[in-house]
Amino acid sequence: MPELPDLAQFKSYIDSTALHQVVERVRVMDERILENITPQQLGQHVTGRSFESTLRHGKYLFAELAGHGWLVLHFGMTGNVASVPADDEPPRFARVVFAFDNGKRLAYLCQRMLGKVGVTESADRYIEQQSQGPDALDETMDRDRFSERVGGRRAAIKRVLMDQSVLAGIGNICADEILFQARMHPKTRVSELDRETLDHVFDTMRATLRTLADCRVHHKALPEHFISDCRDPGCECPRCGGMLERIAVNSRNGYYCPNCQPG
DNA sequence: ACATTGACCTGAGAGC
DNA sequence: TGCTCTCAGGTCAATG
Repeated sequence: MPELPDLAQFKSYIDSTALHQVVERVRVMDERILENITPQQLGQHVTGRSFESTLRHGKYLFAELAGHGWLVLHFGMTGNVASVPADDEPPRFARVVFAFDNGKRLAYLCQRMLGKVGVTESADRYIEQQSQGPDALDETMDRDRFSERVGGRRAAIKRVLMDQSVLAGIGNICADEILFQARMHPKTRVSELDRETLDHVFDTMRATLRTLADCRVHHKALPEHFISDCRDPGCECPRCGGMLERIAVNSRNGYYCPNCQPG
């Protein structure tokens, strides 16, 4: 699940449920999820402090421990967050549970254990160390910067859009949606695109990611002409009604409309 | 530079 | 019911 729009939802969820409350206890249910830190150290870092703000960069979420660095959350393929009602057992797949002094609890879930939980002194430095490019919705990103980072490469456009060191936040589903909206075949070589076309991809990427994030955050259905919910062989194109095709790019399966996204 | 593959992990769902 | 197989929205390292 977790790509940029999902992370936007997690951020919104944490902002409305877990800020400005003192953490009384941290329970680590499976310490393999921890990155370079023991459960004891995580407890020492967080206990007695509160999350003051959150920061999303690509597929990473940071929660600020005022004056004491940041909690780092990465969600892998199956990560999620959830409030745990009083008296309830944490849900299945809960790996770390933060209990606040007001009785509320926040659980980090990760079924497949491909995510990670850690702490860092500086979110900016952490992002750099992880070789993350600028966030795909970063306000300082514009057509020029996009064209600089993306343009000229020989690889397929879908692969480049999904490269977190080029732009952070886009995964398999978002890439399919952006390219569907841009009416571009996923295997199009970036080096074949002129500046005008790159600008079109950039504009489409921004608008599409904003819509996807808005729908996630506000629990709205996607617009009818979106393809993200059509991920089965034999699905119809929401624009032309033709059959979608499955195609592997970068050994990830995706869907596209051969009619609307000609090669 | 770019593409491909397997590994990390676990569980859901399909098919027998 | 239970077994086996395939697949899954992420990322990394190794290899061609």
